[in-house]
Amino acid sequence: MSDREQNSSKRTTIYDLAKLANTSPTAVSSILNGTWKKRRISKRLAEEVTRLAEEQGYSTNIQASLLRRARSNIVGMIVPKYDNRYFGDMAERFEAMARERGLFPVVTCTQRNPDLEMEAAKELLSFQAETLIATGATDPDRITALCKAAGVTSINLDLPGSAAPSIISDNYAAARALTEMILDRCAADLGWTGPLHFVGGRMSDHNTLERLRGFRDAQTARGITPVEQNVLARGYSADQSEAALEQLRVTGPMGLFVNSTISLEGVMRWITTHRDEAEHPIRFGTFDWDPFGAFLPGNVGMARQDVGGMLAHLFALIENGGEVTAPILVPCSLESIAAAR
Amino acid sequence: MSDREQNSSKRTTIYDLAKLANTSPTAVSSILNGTWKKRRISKRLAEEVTRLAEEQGYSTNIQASLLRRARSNIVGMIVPKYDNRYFGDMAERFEAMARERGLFPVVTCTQRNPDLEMEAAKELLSFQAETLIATGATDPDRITALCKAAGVTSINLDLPGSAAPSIISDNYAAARALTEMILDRCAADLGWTGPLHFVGGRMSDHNTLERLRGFRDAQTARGITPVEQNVLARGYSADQSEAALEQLRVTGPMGLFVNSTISLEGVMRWITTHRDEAEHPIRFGTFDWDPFGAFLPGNVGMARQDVGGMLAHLFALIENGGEVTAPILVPCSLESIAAAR
DNA sequence: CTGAAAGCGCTTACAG
DNA sequence: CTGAAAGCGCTTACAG
Repeated sequence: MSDREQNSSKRTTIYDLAKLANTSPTAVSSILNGTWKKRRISKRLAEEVTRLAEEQGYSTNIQASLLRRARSNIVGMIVPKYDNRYFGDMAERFEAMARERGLFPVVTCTQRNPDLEMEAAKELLSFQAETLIATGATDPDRITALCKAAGVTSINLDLPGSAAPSIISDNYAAARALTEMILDRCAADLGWTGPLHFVGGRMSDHNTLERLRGFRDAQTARGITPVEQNVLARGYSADQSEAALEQLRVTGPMGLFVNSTISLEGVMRWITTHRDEAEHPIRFGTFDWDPFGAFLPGNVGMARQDVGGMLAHLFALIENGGEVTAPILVPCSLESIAAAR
Repeated sequence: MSDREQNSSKRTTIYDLAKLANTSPTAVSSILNGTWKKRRISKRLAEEVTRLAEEQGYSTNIQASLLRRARSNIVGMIVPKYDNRYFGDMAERFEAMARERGLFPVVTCTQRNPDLEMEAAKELLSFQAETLIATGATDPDRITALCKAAGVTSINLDLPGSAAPSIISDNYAAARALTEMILDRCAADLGWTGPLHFVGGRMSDHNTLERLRGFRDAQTARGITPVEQNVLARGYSADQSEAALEQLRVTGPMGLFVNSTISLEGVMRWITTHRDEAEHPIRFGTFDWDPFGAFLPGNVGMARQDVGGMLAHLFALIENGGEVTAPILVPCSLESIAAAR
């Protein structure tokens, strides 16, 4: 019994296949990667080798192949989470779109942990990624510096990052439109005119600052004076948002801008346990989309980032080698949720 | 200006580093991978090389390294989607747990597309994965066969698959408990006693069949005769579930077992557009958990799969080389949702 | 046309 | 102890 039948420590190589088919490794290689037609290899031999490869469970050792080739076609992506509709959708479509373009996607998830982010970035460079996409990273510029030192293109997705080209949602415009929608529904449903509250996100975060700017401007434009103490941007987690809301003592109607579906969980817990719709009605709008958002009582609308549009820009950027000057702004769409019947 | 300053086509190697530090590639290699202590290399040299590596943006070419080493430590995983709370959570925690164990996770997403599944499996074998995990695959046995031919261990996660060891949720027990919970709440809230409806999933699917068995047995045990026409398992998509429900003409109270949060979207759309709570009240329970599930009117409980527990079994299996006879059953938990106040 | 041989960037057994 | 050299499994320029 041969070694490889006995234990799996050794996989089949082109040399094994060449021996079995009584031909050269060169011929096997060219048959297996499709370049054999310009080599005048007989169709019979090509079929025989292909059959043998299948029978022996052969698969190209990609390490050896990549080591030899000039380009890897690997494009790496760092996302903070998969378990989140926005980033999950992003990662999923990124993989599909990369494959469509003959690129090789390698995605890894870093849980918003700065150390893990750097480790993952180094890992992807080790994998010979030709481009590295960072989205939702805590410190994009550090990743960019690492890539620059290695001579690798890096691109920021939905992150402003000063050092690398970036593609970001038009947070300001969408936040402004969402704020208007909340104000409209507060007026229509509750006969109440603000000022609104804002919950979720971080003041150190570019996206949060842009959304706050839209939140304030929309109110100011309607003659409402935004109240600074109404802004509760103490983190993205559901618990932090819930805790921040619990400290409020708002009686009567309330209008709320929820900055992320992560915070929305905390908001819903707070509403369910602390608010009574009859006495203290609330209307809110959410930045970011969730399929169940439309069925949550009180939710009047969701700003949805254009993941497909952002990725289209991303791959256009990759194709031209990451050359760009100003950040690319991608508009969001706004989904309005009808009042309950 | 040197080549690598001018363009990035060539990355720094240990040979470049050796030249710069005036030492041998062997020494650089041992310094960089930590085996230098048994080589009596001076601390001064070690620090100098480390500094140079950083300065030059060096990163180990993992392809070359893996090609030379005996083991890859790569463990591949195929998931159908990232944009789903269950699979997203699974993928995220799989990566974290693999890293904790010094393994190298490579996850890829195949959109429930059988061809993509096979392609991805081959890709992971090419990457020299030592173990391949399939979850939510449409054809696990084909993947197992591929792995077996290549001498690679494969494991099915939440899939029964006859050819490889599998770890599956105890769908029967959880479905039975969930059904009881729905019956209880129909009785308490609506004074109504069934029989219940079932929506979502596929009859060709092992998990769906097990859940249906629990669904039927729970009713039978209470003296309710399950109605076969009440079972609407025509696929997982939200649209299919919504369409199936639209064909129903149920008046009065209704109790519903929702098989997956994916179907739940369709259920919610149908309830919102076609049911009036006052005239046609509905109570439902959901198999699989979503953070917003608790806030959906009418949802009385969710069966939540124990992702952490399944993964713990998975890594135990990996460590003992995938040796196991019977499928490992992992219990689910049941989250009850209080009635709205 | 076709296959032997060089070489990708590492690691490690081994000669000195 | 220490570094030159072999070799991992491929691809491809090149000699015959």
